[in-house]
Amino acid sequence: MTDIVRERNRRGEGARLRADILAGATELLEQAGSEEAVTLRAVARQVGISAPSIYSHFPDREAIVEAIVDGAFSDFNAAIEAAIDAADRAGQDPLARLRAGCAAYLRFAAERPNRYRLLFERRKILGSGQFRFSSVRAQSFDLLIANVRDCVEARISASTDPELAATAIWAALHGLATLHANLPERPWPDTGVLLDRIICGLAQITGEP
Amino acid sequence: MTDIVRERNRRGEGARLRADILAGATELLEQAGSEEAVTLRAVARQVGISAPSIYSHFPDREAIVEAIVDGAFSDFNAAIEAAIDAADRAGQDPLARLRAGCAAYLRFAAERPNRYRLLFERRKILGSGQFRFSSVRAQSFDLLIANVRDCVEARISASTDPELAATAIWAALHGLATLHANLPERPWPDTGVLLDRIICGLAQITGEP
DNA sequence: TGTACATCAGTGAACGCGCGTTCACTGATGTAC
DNA sequence: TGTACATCAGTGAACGCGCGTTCACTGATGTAC
Repeated sequence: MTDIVRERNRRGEGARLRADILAGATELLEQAGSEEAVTLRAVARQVGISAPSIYSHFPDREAIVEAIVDGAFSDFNAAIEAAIDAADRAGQDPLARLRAGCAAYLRFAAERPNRYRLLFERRKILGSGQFRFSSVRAQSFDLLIANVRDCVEARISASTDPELAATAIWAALHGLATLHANLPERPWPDTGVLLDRIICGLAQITGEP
Repeated sequence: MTDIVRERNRRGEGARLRADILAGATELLEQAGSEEAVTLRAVARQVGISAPSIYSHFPDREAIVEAIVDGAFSDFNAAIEAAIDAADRAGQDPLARLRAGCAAYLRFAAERPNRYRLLFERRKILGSGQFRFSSVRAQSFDLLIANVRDCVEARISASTDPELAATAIWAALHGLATLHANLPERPWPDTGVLLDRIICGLAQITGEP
């Protein structure tokens, strides 16, 4: 066993265990590959505590998975925003910014496939509506629409419906990301070339070679 | 309980149970929504037999899921081929045939979301390579490439790389299908309009309005 | 036509497993006096 | 400074559950003579 030896937190620092549990659960998910692998007992083993200790910090198993998803969305949005901001600071045109954002999307999915999967493939539907597509979860999509709009305004894109174009691009990115992850043994065209085809084709880029 | 009363098969007809098990398992998957729901005991309850009876026809649980996937691929390929053939018999042009095939793809995914999911989202990788992307599993993709090629030859498409275009279209269809299924509460643009944007944009249709 | 028997299509009970969760507890740490 | 005590951060044992799988079996069905 790879049981971790863990020092007990000092008084007042009990909340640190919450972060440790979340980190362990996230690592477990990323390694094991599916949400089902995130069991209370497996998380406890990963963190080096007993299973019941988790109940001080999470009401049940579902809450841990929820917390992982929230963290994954934060990281995902941050990665895309960072890429777009970097392109912005480098003075690049709207098309280059759009491309940078889309490339960051695919990079996140390629580097953290299992966390990416969790973002849009959660099947469970809770009655309370917690799983509705909340604003934080739509954040990257809103950025995508804004970038397509910028391309339209700069007359780089001939699209008359940026939201439709953004939806089509999102679908293509998501499809590409999941197919890549699920069928890695297939020969795939170069991601950069494919991405250009997707952006130019779906956002109706006028100066297309 | 909704236990089904089942008559014992007559001698020599034992193989009928195999078909019943497969049908029950498929129905269970489609209703319950995930592969994990296909347990031996659940399948047995669905079919109205005892769990050990399954072992006469399938070596283990995994074999049942495999058989479901094989059946799903058959149905999937057949649905797409039928749509293309129908368009062909109606004397439609290559673009209309391509569109008919893509529409059939999305229709299959919308009507049997859980079986569709199983097609390309199987994560398990067996050492023996049984899960490699075999020819039967690539069949619909090959049809897609052929249809794009037809469009290029008919000078409807300006694509210089039909395989790349087909891959991009596949990704967009797959992304659209899974996002639709996983985020049904979101407002989605009309599928027909979106499909036109995807096909025209990615296959570089020249006569695009 | 009757009957003994082999075969076939299943069944019921049981196994060990890992799971989520509950419960009573322990022992170190800080604090009031 | 010493000490009794409350609090905090956990633990260990146990529960009931559904699971995949194994095993010895049963009883109806067809067949050989």
